[in-house]
Amino acid sequence: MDMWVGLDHILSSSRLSCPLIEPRIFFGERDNFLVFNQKRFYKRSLFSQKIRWSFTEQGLKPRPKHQNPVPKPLKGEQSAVKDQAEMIVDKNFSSGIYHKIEKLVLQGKYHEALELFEILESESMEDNVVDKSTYDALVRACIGLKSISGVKRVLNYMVNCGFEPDQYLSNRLLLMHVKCGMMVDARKLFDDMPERNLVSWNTIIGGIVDSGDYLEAFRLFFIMWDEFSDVGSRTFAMMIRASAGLELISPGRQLHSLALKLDATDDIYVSCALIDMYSKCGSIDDARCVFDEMPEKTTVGWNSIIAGYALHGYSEEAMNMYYDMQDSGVNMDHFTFSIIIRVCTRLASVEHAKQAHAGLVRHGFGLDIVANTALMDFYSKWGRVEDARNVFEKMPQKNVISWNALIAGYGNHGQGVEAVELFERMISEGFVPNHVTFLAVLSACSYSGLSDRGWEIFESMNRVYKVKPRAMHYACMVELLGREGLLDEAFALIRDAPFEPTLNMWAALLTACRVHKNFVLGRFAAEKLYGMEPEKLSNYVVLLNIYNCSGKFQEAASVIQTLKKKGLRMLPACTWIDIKKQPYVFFSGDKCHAQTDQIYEKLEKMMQEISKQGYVPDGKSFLADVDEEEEELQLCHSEKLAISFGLINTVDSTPLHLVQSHRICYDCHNAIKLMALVAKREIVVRDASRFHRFKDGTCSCGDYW
DNA sequence: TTAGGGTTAG
Repeated sequence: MDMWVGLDHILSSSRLSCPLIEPRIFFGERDNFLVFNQKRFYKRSLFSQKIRWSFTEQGLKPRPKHQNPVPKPLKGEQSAVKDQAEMIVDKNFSSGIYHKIEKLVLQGKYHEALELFEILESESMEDNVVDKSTYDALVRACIGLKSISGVKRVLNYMVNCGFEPDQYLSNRLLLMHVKCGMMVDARKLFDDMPERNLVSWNTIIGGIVDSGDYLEAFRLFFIMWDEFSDVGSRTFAMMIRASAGLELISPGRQLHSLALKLDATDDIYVSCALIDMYSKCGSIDDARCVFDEMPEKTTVGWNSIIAGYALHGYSEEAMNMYYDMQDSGVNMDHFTFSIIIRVCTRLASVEHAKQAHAGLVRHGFGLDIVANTALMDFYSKWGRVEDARNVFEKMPQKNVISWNALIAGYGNHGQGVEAVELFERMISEGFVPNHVTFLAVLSACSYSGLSDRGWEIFESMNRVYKVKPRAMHYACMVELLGREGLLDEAFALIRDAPFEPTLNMWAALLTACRVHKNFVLGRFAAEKLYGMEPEKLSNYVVLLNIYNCSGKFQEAASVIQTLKKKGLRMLPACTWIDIKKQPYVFFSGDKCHAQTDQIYEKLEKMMQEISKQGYVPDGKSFLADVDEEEEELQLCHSEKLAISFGLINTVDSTPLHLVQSHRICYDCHNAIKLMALVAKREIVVRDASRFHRFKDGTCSCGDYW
C-alpha cells in the first residue's frame, strides 16, 4: 500500500509532460496484495482485473497495433533493364562484403566493419539485398563503438533500401539507439513499433533507467504492466534499480513483493538489484537478508553487499565481508577492488590498501581506470601524493575524475603550483573540467595563497568553460580572500553572490574572522549560521566561542541557557588510528585501553617536550564549554591519546594516520604540529572537514581551517 | 535479442 502512495506521490509531484495514467485509479485496484512485510498476498491475480481506460480520454493517441507495412519500393524495376551478367557480378561482390562485415564484427573490428559498410552505402540501393544477419552485425558494431553517426547511417540505409525489420531486428535497432544514448530517437522508434514484445519493453525501460529518468521508467513500467500478462525478471531488476536511483524504499519493497509473488527472486540479477536498492535506500539489514538468502552468491552479489556496508560507513564490516568473499572462493573483479580501496581510504589502512593494490594487479585489473582512481585517492589522502602521481602517470586512460582526484591531492598537500599546472595540462590534453575540477583547483589556489591565479580561474569558469560557479566555489573564494585578511571583500562576495548565501559561505567567512580576530563580522557570520541551522550543535559552539572571545559574556550565557533548555550536549569526540592492520578508537579522556598507563605516561612526556618548544595550552578560547559541571572533560583529547598510542606501538620512520570524527581544534592543531616535530614523525590527520599533514613543524593546511 | 555492483567533490 505504501508503495502506491509513494509512487502516486512521485508521479503527481513530477513534471511529467503527459500523465498517461492516473496513478490513484491505476493502483487502486492493486494496492491490497502488496504487503511485503507480512508476506501475505491476496489470491486475486495482479492482471485479472485490467482497468479499462481510454487512451484518447487521457489525451493520448492510440498506439497502432498493426500498422500496414510500409509499401516496398518496386525493387528490381529499374534493374530489370540491367545486364543480367552485370547483376550477377554485383551480387557476388556485395554478398562478399556482407560476409566480410559479419566476420569483422565477430572479430570485434567494428571500425573496419563500418568502413566496409561505406562501400554498400555508395552503391545503388536497388542492387543491395542486405539481410538480417548483416544488419545485426552492423548494429553490434555501432553499439561497440557507441557511434551515433553509425546508427544514423545504418538506419538511413535500411529505410532507403525499403528493408522492413522483423520483431527481432526491430528490438536490435532499438537497443542500438539506447546503447548509443540516443534516447529521443529510441523512444520514437519504440512508439512507432507495430509490435512490441517483452524484449522491446525491457530494452526501452532499461535505456530510460540508464539515462537516469527514473520517473519516466516507472511510468512506462505501469503501461507495460497493463499491456502484458507478464513482466520478466529483467524488468524487475531494472525497476528495482530505478527505485534505488530515486532512493525510495517503498516502491523497491513493493517490487520485491511482486517479484516474490511471481517467483522472480531466484533470479540472480533481481537479488543483486535488491541488495543494491536496499543499501542505497538506507536499509542495510534488508540488503543483508537478501544477500544471505541468495542460493548462489556471485561476485556481483558480494560486491553489492560490500559496497552497501561501505556506503553506510560500516567500513570494518565491509572489510570483513571482503575477506569472507576471498574465503568463499568467488572471483574478485575490478569492482571489488575499487570498493575495497575506497574502504581502505576511510579506514586509513595502509596495510589493507597495499594488499588491495597487489590484488588488483595480481588479478589482472591493474589498468582499470576506476580502481586506479580510487588508489590515487588513497595515496594522496594519506600523505603520499607522489605515489598517487605514479599511479596516475601509468594509467593508460584517464577521465575527468582521475584528473580531479590528483589535482585535489596536490591541493590538499599545499602544493598549489602543481595543482594549477596539472589543471592546465588537463585542459591542454583536451579534457573538459567540471565543477569538481574547479572546486579542487580553486581550493588548491586558496591553500597555497595563489590568489591572482585563483581569481583568474574563478572568473574563467563560466566565461570559458561554461561551468556556473556554485556555492562551494564561492565559499572557496571567500576562503581565498579570508586567508589574505581581506574580510570586507569576502563579505562583499557573499553579499553579491547571485544566490542566497549558503552555510559553507558563512562558515568560510567565520573561519577568516576567527583567524584574523575580527569578532564583529565573525559574530555576524556565526549568527547567520545559527539562524540557518538552529538545531545544529556545532553552530551553538561557534556562536558561544565568538561571544566569549569578543567579551560578550551575557550573550554567551544566553547561548548556554538555550543549549541546556534544548538538552543538547557535545557528543564525545573520537579519533581512530590503524596500527599493524588493527584499528583502535580513542574517545575523549578514554581510559579503557589495556595500555592506558603507558599511553598517559607517553602523553605527559610529549606535552612536556612540546612545552619546551613553546607550546602554551590555548585554554578554552575556542572550546565548547557547554556544561560547567563537566569542566574536566577534555573534548580535544582523543587525538593526543591516539598519537601517544601510535608512538608507543610503531617504528620510528612510519607516519601516523589518524581519522577524527570532529574538526580538529586550534589547541590540538598546535599541539600535534609540535608533537610531529619533537617525535620526528609525519602525522596525517583527516578530520571532519579537511586534511592535515603535519611534518617538520608545519601543517599542509597552513594553519588555516 | 534485453539486465546487477565501482572512482573525485559535497
